[in-house]
Amino acid sequence: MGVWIDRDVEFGNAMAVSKSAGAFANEVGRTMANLKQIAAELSLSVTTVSRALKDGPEVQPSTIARVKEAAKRVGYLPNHHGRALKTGRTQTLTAVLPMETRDHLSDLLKLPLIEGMTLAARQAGYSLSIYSTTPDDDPVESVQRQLQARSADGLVITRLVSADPRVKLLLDQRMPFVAFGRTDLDVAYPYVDVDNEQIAYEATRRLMDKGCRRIALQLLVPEDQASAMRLSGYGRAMAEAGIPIDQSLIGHGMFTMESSAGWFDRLLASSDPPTGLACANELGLLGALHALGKRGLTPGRDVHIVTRDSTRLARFLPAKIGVHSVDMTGVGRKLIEVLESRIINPLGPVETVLVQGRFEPAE
Amino acid sequence: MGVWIDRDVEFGNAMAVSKSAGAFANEVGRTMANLKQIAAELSLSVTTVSRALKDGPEVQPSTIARVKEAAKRVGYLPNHHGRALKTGRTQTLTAVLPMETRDHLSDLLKLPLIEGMTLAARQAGYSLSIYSTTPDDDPVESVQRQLQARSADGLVITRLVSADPRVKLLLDQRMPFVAFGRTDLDVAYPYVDVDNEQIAYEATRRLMDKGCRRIALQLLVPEDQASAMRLSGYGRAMAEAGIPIDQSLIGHGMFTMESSAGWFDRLLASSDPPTGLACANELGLLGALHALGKRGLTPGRDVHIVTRDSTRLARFLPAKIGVHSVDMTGVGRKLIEVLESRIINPLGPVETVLVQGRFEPAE
DNA sequence: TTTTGTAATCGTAACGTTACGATTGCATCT
DNA sequence: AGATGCAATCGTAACGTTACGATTACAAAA
Repeated sequence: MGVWIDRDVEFGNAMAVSKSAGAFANEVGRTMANLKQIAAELSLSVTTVSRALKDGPEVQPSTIARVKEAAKRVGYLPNHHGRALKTGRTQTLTAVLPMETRDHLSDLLKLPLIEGMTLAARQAGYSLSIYSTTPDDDPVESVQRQLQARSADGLVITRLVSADPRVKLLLDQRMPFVAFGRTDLDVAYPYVDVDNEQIAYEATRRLMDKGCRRIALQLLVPEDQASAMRLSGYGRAMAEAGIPIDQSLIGHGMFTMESSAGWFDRLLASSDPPTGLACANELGLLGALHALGKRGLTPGRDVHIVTRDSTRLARFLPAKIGVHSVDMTGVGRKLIEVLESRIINPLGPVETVLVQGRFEPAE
Repeated sequence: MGVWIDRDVEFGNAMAVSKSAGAFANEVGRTMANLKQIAAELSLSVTTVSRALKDGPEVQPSTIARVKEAAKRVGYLPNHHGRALKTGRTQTLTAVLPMETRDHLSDLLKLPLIEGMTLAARQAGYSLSIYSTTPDDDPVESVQRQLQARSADGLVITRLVSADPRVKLLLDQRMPFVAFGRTDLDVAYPYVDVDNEQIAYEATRRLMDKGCRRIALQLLVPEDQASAMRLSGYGRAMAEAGIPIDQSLIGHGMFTMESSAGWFDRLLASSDPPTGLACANELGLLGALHALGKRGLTPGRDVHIVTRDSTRLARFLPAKIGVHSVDMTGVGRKLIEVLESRIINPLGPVETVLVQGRFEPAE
């Protein structure tokens, strides 16, 4: 079928491209227009064409117009790899995301994040690569691999822990990055985070407004920075109300529905059960509802519940639940924005963003 | 518990001080080892080093060993772009995923898919790039852009429609791809799909076993191939039971909780309300539960419900609901496997996979 | 001895892009 | 006239890799 035409004649190094046995790698790739073709067509040099396409001030406006017209006509798109090889820039951002192989549903909560990131990245002319890690993967090693592969212009890291070594590593290696979450290192680094302290504080206050004094709190892993912040906000609200903290009401490891259900069931069975519950997220809520249902208890009457609900799941359950939400798509967008400005100006001021939760009015 | 600093920030953006260290763009990139360095160090040619690293039969075994040792010692990692430029292969796969900006929760259902894909891709030595599209984007144009950018060795396309033009386009352009879903074109192409016909058939049968004759069916968009299959399975079960199909019981556009709730509420208000419901997915279920709750009706008593529950969400609700699930992580893995074999052997037999749903035993 | 064969290695030329210094042509100033 | 300045364009050399043909060295066959 295809007849291969030598496009190199003008440059003297003629070569015959033989097509053997119908099988060839990628027709698209082979027939893609490139700078050389456009240059030949317009009797210009490759250099001038290259410059014209990026509106170089050295090129005559009329030439720029001609070049752009030709580029459009032949469907020219810059070759990513040629450019990356030359410039060292890849126009790719990588998000290192831990996947919970324990429970897929908990991963679900971060899809809006991915959505926000991909869309913002696309808009900024980057493509977004997802590097998902399993609980078996060492987070530091994952970052190191990204560093070595240097296939991204910037990195998004998530799930920060106390004194997170990745932050130092990335700063040392001068790799542009942005963190979703904060750590307690004494260095400046760009991050976007949710104000979990404030959210937990307000959630606890809302439960108190309902008359609750024995308030249970669900947390994820204890090392998790977000969990630490939640605990801190909870503690602040309790201290203000003069209620001593009962450690038995604080549950760790609430990343599955099962763990949440089991934990809350045990609490309900105790001699002095909680009357209020602040959930870690929608998953924790479902587990708690399960435990309540098993005992014939009604949320909003027997136990007051407040939960994060960025997915609008809780709002749709036929149960009376207090909800607050965080615009996770917005967080994703913001992450990319910050990362982008970091790439453009690596020595500029370190940008940090703290996103507030939105509580529904207390009926 | 760690000490979390940085309590000073307000809402929105906050700028902190810049840590101005004086250095250059990307230290990592500059100091990366390459073939030339290794060659120089061992007094070999770049060619031999290149071949040695891929166990070329032309290279002496002892040389291979020396080269590999040196490569390891200096931390050599092949430069992606150099290789891609030369070979035309990128070691990147791209998944074109439509994002539902209408309702994030519905996107959530496809995270296990992403998880499966990323992990399988990593294992196979590819990185996975997510190209997410909004409802505004033209699916065909999105694929075309991917084709032109030729930055991926293979494509995953989803959400197939009748006579999907993307399949022909990709076949014509000889771009390796795999579809999640099927279309009714008379050509062979690789796909992985869920057997929605069978699932809907069995779901309907289960509702009949509960004594239901007026069975409502939720569908997504009518053009959607998955929806068409569901309708077909539903129709088969109804025909077998000799029950005429009442079009008013079939709901389209059930991709949000709101639409599901509104639709089911209207059905319940009708003169001859349904006694059974087959949900489109977990979202549709939540909407339906909402409608039931509003009317004080109980699922499993007043109305029997069967739903897809790959996320295990439905199983955890305190309500009696029949569930079936599909291993979406497995589907994701399978997609990548098929795509990979397609890339390796573009002219080999076209692989197709049909994944069955798993029903929970009918109590 | 010369020839032939073979295993191991090398050199060069691409892939498409951009950076940089060189080179035109032409108008303007001594 | 000759020199100078400037705008516009060009040529070459990379970036790191791989494909391909060429070139060794050396042993075995003639």
